Amino acid sequence: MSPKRVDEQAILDAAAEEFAEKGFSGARVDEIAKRAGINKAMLYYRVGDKEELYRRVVLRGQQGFQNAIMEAIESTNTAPDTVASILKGITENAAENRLMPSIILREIAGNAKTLPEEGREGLNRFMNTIRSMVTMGIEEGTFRNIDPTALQFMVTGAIFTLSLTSEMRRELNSDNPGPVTPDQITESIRDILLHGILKNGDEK
Amino acid sequence: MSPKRVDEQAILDAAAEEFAEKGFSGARVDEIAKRAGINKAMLYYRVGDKEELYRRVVLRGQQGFQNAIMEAIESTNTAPDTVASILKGITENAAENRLMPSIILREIAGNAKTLPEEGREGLNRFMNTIRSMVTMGIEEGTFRNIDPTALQFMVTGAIFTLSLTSEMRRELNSDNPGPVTPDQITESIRDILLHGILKNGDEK
DNA sequence: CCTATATTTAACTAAACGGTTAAACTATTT
DNA sequence: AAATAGTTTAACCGTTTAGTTAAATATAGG
Repeated sequence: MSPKRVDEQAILDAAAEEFAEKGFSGARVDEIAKRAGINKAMLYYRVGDKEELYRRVVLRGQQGFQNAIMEAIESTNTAPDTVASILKGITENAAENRLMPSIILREIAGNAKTLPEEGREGLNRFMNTIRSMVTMGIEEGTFRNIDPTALQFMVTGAIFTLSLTSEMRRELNSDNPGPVTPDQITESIRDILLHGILKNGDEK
Repeated sequence: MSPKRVDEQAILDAAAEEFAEKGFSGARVDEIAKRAGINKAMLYYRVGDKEELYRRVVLRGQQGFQNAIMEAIESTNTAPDTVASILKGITENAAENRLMPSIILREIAGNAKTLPEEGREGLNRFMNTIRSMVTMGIEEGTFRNIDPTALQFMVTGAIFTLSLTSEMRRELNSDNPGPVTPDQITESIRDILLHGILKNGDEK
């Protein structure tokens, strides 16, 4: 009873690109339609207005992000392994879905004012997961008594900014760009985090 | 030969707020004028168009940022002290000038496409400064052979995201918000970075 | 105190934008 | 092949936006 439907995922892909590149205000609904190869009115028919489009993009991206972390946690036993695994999971997810770091960073910059409520809840769950994982490591005696929140933001902040600037760093300083591939990013962060930067255990 | 001039710094302050809150595209020129207590046409007379306004805001903020780092470096001798000092300098600068982290994070999210050329150069100088500082620490034997770029983005990424989310974290999870004051942020990052998270030096 | 000059603004403009609608189209069902 | 129901679009609308302009206002020098 109907002709071939427009692929809804393709619409969200186009929207994600536009939102990632230009932010919510900068994104143009006409441009999203153009990227998706359809008419603007089609967007409203299939998905909804600009806000709904954004909501769907954020939620879809967050889902993938969360799945990656959950898998990373479940596949390991010890706390250090879990940290390394989460690191790898987030970095790879950020590389596959290059658009989400950009969207999340913009949300942070704008005090998450445009972040849908479900996204906020997901963020909270994510933070609690990390916290309990670190607390476990502290309790089992593998970790020092570090601040879990600080660790979490060091990890995500570093991964997102390193991933997003990898191209820029190659252009700006081609012979010394720092870590650019997902593996290089994972390894350089893991190295600093797990070993710490000082050569001799203590410094105080 | 003239009535009381409009304070140009006040215009840039207003512009910085608007750009930080809503990004370049989201910022409204009328709103900037309103915040500065003047008419929109005055902006064009005193500073220039929206792009020029943005350019001036970015350059001014970057200047303060850079000064803070230079002071931090010059006031210390050993590499670990310098790292701690830079950490403190950036965090305090981010707290005083709460708007710049937001603007910088948005630039990173958008591949620095709206970043003025001078800003790009400043960024490059900043990265080289950090790199040489870390290299010094490695050569003098205080640091392990870490990746300077990774360290830099761990530090800035963590500081910016922690600073920008401090309010949100208090609202979202008031009894466990993590580090919120500049001192708490500095200390929690310093603790993880300098000591590393593992209790026993090695883990491999 | 008047004139030249710098400053300020209300009102305007053209373009861009998000969103709507009514009509056209397509394919399945009967 | 006519009816039906889902799909697609061109054209349009009202609003918002960055940017301009011409006229008004305020200040300092002569």
